Amino acid sequence: MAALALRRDHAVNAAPVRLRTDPETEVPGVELSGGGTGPRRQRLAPDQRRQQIFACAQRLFNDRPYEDVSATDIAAAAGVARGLVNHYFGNKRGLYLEVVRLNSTVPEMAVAGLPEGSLDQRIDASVHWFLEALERTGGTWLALGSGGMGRDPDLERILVEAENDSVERLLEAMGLAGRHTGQEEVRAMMRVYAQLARSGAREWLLRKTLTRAQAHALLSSTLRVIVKEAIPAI
Amino acid sequence: MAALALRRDHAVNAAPVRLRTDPETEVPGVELSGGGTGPRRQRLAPDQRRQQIFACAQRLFNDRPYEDVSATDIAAAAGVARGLVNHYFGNKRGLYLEVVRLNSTVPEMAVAGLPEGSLDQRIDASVHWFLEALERTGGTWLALGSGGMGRDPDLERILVEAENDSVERLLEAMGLAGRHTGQEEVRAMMRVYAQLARSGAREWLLRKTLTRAQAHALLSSTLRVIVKEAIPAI
DNA sequence: GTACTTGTTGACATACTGCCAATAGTGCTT
DNA sequence: AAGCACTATTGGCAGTATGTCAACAAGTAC
Repeated sequence: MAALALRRDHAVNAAPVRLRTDPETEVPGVELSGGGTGPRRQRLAPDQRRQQIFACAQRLFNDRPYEDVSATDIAAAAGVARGLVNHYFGNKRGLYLEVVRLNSTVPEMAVAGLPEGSLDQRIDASVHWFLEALERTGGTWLALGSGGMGRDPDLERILVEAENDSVERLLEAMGLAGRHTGQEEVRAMMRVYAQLARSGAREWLLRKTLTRAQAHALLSSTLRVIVKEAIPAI
Repeated sequence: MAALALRRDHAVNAAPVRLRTDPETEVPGVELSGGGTGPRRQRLAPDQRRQQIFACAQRLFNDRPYEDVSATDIAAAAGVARGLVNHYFGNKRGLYLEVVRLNSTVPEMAVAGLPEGSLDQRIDASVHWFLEALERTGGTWLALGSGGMGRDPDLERILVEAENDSVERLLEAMGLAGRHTGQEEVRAMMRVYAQLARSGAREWLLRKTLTRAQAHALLSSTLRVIVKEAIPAI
């Protein structure tokens, strides 16, 4: 298996048909040769090409489970050779993890605007804006937590990181950011609450078993009891 | 692209050595030929063989993510030809789903014993027994909720079914089983709580960021506020 | 126009899955 | 005990997906 002579007969392959399965998702700034008479190979700046492939992969991974999306599918969707996907993202898994990382960022949750008011008011406002942000961005973020078993360290780390980020913002909104006693426990409880919030939002937006008002009441009352009872008990 | 001839030289492969990677997990009742001089093929009753393969698959799927466990690995762990795995479970996915289904059953949570006492007492006892059952069975059940995106209908259905089951027991324990108004909403809220309970238990048992007492306080206080405030508001 | 840089391609080697005919344990019959 | 039927079990094949890499060519500088 050492240095075996690679037989290479490029020109003999059956299909120079160049059917060029057209790119379905193009990057904003890129003009993909309009008439069909353009150059066979469109040579883009690495950033643009990478972003284009990423966009296609994101769409495909949102529709179908990981293993049902082949690298060939992604390449075809981007109108590009399969090898290019590996060139930019190493392997299929790397591309997938990058998509998940982007999708797992908490939708803004503009905390900056609510430092005033009583605790109950801040809780209410936080829940309100959380639901608001979710309603705008649609359910792509919510679809995350439903995977199976089989601990995947990389994937888990990404999700935990995103969760910690949202917890940090939530602490800030609750005015608990400056605490020092039992920091770790407080954050743990907030992570737990984050799961409830995600699940509650899912019942409302995805499964539609709760009205928005009911979801709001559920999320705010539980957050209230956690902040007022469970956390002080630490 | 039709039937391109993949050059294949199977019979020339190096090892008919019959190294017989020994079965690592055996079924209780099965005596696997002790000396090494036993028959090359151990012929078992279908149920036993099936259970043995299942046990190996369960162990492997608990350690590594789905795609990192090949059917060859499972077969090797069971000391069996790879084809036999497909023979018993159809395909790798079927085996995986069966493992998930078993692992996702809620650990007993013996509800039968606590119909007496006030609501607060029942809540406290339920949480207590939930944590108790989890502590005994170890973290295999907890590892479930951490998967990625990519909605898999079958997998999701299994998890939802298990969740509904646990919700039903929880409703029974809370004395809410007989309700008729807003059944769907009550169940939805209980599903949301189930996510919180799972997450809280994970912080305690897996990540060890909460003490058992803290987890207990968190789970019971949130359950209390849901049953007493959010549900009556429906 | 020519040379150079590097984005892009296609093929190869490998791995894994589902499938199936052939093989060989195991119990039953004679 | 020998033969036989049943079927659990095996090994190999076909198809497909993946990662890698040398060659190709689009665009630019000269």
